[in-house]
Amino acid sequence: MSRLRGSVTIDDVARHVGVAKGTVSRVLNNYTDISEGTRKRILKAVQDLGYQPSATARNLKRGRQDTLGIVIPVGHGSGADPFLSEFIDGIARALDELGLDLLVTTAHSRTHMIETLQRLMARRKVDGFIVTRTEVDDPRIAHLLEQGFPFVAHGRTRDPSGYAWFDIDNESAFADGVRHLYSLGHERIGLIGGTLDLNFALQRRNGYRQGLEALGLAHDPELESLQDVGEKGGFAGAKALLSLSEPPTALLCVTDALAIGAVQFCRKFGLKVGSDVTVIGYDGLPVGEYLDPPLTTFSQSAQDAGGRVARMLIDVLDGKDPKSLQALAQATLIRRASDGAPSMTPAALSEALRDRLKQQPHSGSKGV
Amino acid sequence: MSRLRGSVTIDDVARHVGVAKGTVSRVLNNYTDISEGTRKRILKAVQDLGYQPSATARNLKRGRQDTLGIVIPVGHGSGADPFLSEFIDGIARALDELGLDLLVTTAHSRTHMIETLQRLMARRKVDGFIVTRTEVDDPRIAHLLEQGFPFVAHGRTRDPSGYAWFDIDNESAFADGVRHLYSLGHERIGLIGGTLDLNFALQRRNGYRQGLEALGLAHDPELESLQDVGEKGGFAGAKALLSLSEPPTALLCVTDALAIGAVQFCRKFGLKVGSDVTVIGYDGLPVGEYLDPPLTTFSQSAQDAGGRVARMLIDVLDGKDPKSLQALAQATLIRRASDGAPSMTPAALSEALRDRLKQQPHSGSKGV
DNA sequence: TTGACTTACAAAATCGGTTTTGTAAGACTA
DNA sequence: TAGTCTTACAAAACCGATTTTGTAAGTCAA
Repeated sequence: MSRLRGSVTIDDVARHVGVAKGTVSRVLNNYTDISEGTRKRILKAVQDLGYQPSATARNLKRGRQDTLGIVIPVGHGSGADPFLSEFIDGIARALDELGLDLLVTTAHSRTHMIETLQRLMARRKVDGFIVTRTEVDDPRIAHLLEQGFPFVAHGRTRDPSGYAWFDIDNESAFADGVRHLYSLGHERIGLIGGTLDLNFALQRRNGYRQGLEALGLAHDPELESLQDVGEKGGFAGAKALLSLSEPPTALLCVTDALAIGAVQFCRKFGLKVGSDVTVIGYDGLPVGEYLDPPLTTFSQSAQDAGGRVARMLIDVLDGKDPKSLQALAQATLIRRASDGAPSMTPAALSEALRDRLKQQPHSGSKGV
Repeated sequence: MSRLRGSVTIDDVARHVGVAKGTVSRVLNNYTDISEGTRKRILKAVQDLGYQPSATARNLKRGRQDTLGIVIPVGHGSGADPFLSEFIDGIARALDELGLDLLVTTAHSRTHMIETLQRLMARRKVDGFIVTRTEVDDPRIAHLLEQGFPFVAHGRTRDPSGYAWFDIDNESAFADGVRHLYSLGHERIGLIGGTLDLNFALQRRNGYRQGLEALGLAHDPELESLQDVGEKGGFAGAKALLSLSEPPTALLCVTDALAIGAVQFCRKFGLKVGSDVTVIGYDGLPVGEYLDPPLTTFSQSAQDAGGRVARMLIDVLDGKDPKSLQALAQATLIRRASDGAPSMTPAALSEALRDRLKQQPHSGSKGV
């Protein structure tokens, strides 16, 4: 009553050669106490019969799954993050070389996410987790730490001392962003940020403030608009900031999605991005290159990040101290065409927009 | 020497209650030959000890993994398809309800893909596969069919009779597309297609031809440009078609990525998309809404498709005849702003573009 | 009252590997 | 030449569940 596709077992091989199954196992696991003769005969039989050990049986005995898990947060209906597909690709490539696999699940609420984590841990389907989109106080990390279950975080939390992580130096990136804008001639620089429960959003905002301070620019709380980190949030953020009586001439956005929404707002009201208003994003999404104008953005290679994180997790599973596995990478600014010297003063910008808002909004592209 | 996190086993529960472990198992699997008293005592112990059965041990005995696999083709460095992240989200949501999980791997060549498939099958890590991006002659499907391994395809092949699949009616969609363009006033309609090894590319091209024929429009082979289905291909395709002496006034693209590249070409040479040139894509990518102009496209919900396919695979695993599980869905045209009545004749278009090509190409947006 | 059924579990077999323990035969040492 | 070591493998235990088989006690019909 063997499983469909008469999967050949280690017993079949042993019988075929006329040895004990333990011997076959020892050959396959490179033990040394096997004579060259039987080693060859067994290897041949393995070839001939097309035997491959069952991962399940092996795992049961070894207590390891050779499988890593990732639980992806998906906002209510907002669909998956485009960043993640490349991130997963990076993980999968790294794991493929080692014969490990990746279990992917999604979770649509904090509770659901913890439940999923617990189920996967308790049923022992994975050996460790990759945690993405860390929050400042991340319940997943608290839980995993408490359970002593191996994991690596992509991104940090308020206290990043006790676990393995890989992150981008968000503060530096945004401080650099401010400096870059200032060097282009911008003095009123706005931030379209994310809600501050997300760690990267908090850090990028801090970097923005640090950048201003380093340049001796006043920090005007009015110039920060925190939104949901999607296109809609970008539109709303641009609207809020540009409608100020003294609007910013540049918008620094904590994600590309926000920047895309901000660009759309500008376009809709006839403001030229790259001169009337400068918009800078963050993520280096490939699609940014095809926007009008092509989006200037901070880039981190999602694929590299995935590979790095996967390898770190493997190190953790091999027994390395997680605390010794913490790495910070620098993001680099990819200049395309959505940034430039300001074409107007804030006052002029404000007036221009006021006129536009009164009229019919522009329906779309004005083309040439 | 129990595994870390002293995972509690069925033996612990049995000992705690003072019954045989078989009895515990029977309670957990809802057998009826258990007295109400012991049932309650066992359930309580399970609660108290926080017992969860090990998936590995269960799977070994049952010969099932409660895990589905998906092998994603990733072009050389081209990164992952944005469509896929939503597709996976859809699968994961469907599986979550049933306590199944999804194993995701990537493969960067045909050979690698078959190897991965084989490894996962032979080591029995998954119960079935979801195959995406089907080719006209798909080696994966041939292999799975030959092995008798359960799977469902998202998309069809040349001969789709022998397996379960879910697909979009590509022919109808593209015939409709042609009709729509004709009704807007276009008479020279170009196709930016994909290489014909991809089944959807072949079908959409066929639909395009059928649409022309139904309207009594001549089919001009010059108006078909087949490209790699990414943004670069779209740019190249638009260049090839619009440079014809009698160029098309509308470009029907088999993917949104192609359309994005085509729009970029138009913008670069000052052609207004939606009037000078109409561009229609296919995929309904969310980002299309934020392009300039917002992209008119055919939409299929990737998330729904993922859910459908996952449920079909579960049916196959439950023993349903795969041949009875074949479903064709209709794509719907989402009109945004990249289509419209032609503003010029092909001759005028050709002349306009010739002028532009001679000059400096436009650097980016012309704004308002 | 006795044989035949049920009921409610215990005990053992099983899934397919890995790992530990045991052991015959030959090699080596004293 | 007897005792000790290796060598090369067989045999059995084990991982943690599920499933089959076996059985004591109670029920029921004849």
